Amino acid sequence: MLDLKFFRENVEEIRAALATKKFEVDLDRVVGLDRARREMVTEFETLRSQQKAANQEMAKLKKGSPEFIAKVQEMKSISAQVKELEARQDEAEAAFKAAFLEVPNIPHPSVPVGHNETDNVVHSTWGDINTLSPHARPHYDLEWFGKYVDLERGTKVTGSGFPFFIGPVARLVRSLLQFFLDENSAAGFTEVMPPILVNPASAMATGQLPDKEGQMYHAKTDDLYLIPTAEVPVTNLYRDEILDAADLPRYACAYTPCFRREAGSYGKDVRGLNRVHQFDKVELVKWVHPEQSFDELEHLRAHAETLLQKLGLPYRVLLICSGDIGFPHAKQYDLEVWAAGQQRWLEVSSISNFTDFQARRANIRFREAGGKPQVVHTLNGSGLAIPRVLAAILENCLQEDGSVTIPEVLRDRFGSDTLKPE
RNA sequence: GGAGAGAUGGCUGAGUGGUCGAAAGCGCCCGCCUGCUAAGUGGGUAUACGCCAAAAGCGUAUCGCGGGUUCGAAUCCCGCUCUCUCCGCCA
Repeated sequence: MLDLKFFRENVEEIRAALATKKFEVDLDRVVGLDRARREMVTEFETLRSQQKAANQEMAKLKKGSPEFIAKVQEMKSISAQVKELEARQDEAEAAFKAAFLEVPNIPHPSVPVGHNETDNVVHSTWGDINTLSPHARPHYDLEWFGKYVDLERGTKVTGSGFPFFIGPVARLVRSLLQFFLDENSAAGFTEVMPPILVNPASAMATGQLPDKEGQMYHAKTDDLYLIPTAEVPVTNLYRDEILDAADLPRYACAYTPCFRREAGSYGKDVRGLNRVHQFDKVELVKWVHPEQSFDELEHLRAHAETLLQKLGLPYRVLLICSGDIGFPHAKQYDLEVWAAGQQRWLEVSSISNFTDFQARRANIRFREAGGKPQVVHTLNGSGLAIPRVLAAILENCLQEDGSVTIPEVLRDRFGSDTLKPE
């Protein structure tokens, strides 16, 4: 949600900025609804003010006196009008709010203009994709893959896209989780274990509702949603709170399973570990002072990169263009790891600055000494998503005999330097 | 899941139909006073929205949430949520 005053005073600038984003929005309609809403508010408040003044007079009158009874009669019609105006005001407020929530965040000037994902800019690359294992094959083609990543039985037990990780691969998943959490903690992110079901208010605050309802699993009996990312519960940690300026910036990291319905996915995108409905991810969240957020974004990106660097996995950094950037994002980088077997890049992290857009929706503020509350800026990034990192390791580090060399930083946790099929 | 108690401002806590955005205390801020500190003393101290070019100012809303009764609701009625105590169940 944009700042309302800023919106009113800069409609044309916002229109120009949003023209490069992929979301359709009728700004004139929003402007009209805002005007209508304000008219209703003024009308209601004027009458309500009269009613209150009359009530004060009545408090001084003797109950049951002729003047009192006359006043009661007089106020009955005012009272009815107040009720009606209040209802119409609520309606106008709701109509405006619904429309205003559909206005996306405006991209930062440094975001390249583009139409779709083909216009994303390669910001940088790390590692050499040509010096990887000459034996690389797609992970889902390995003879032992189905034994340790059992998608068939997962389908039986739950449905497609719900893998069982078994034996050495389960251990490798756990090693990655611990590695990521340890690295993030060392970098100053406070470890958090959040609920993985959230209520509608939380899903609304981070922007999953109302737009992306179909992407989440919904537990209807209790009206709770399985989280698509730890971003949702963790960002909501401070929802409706006013933090002390001295508490900023705050950094958190959280491991959770993530659940995504991924309606409409198909083809090679969903083979093996490329896209599943339940996956493990460590998420990084920052709450920062508005003046710091774009610097914080660079730091967050640089930190997430170190995770791939320490694993020795080549990757590239994409600066997402205006036509591909998400609804609440002001600026976004994606980290894509190279999967040598499939000869393609796999997104393992999306790192974003939401500026005040998400925080306003979530009502997360801070106060500088003696000052008025201000809206914080929020950022988040994966650090990192497990299955695709796992896929990259299985492919890039594959040896001729079908074993996989474990990245050095994982060996202590994994308990071996090689993953050998049994 | 059952029974009972409760939910008021940053905190504690008064307030059972009108003059209550809300006593008092604590905390905090600004003065005064006092060698310093402490004590004392005077004042101030919520958020959002609307009117206004803006500030000042004025207005409206907010006493867990949502409805209702009433000329008028923190206060009465109904529903819900949450917290606490007891019982049951349970990793």
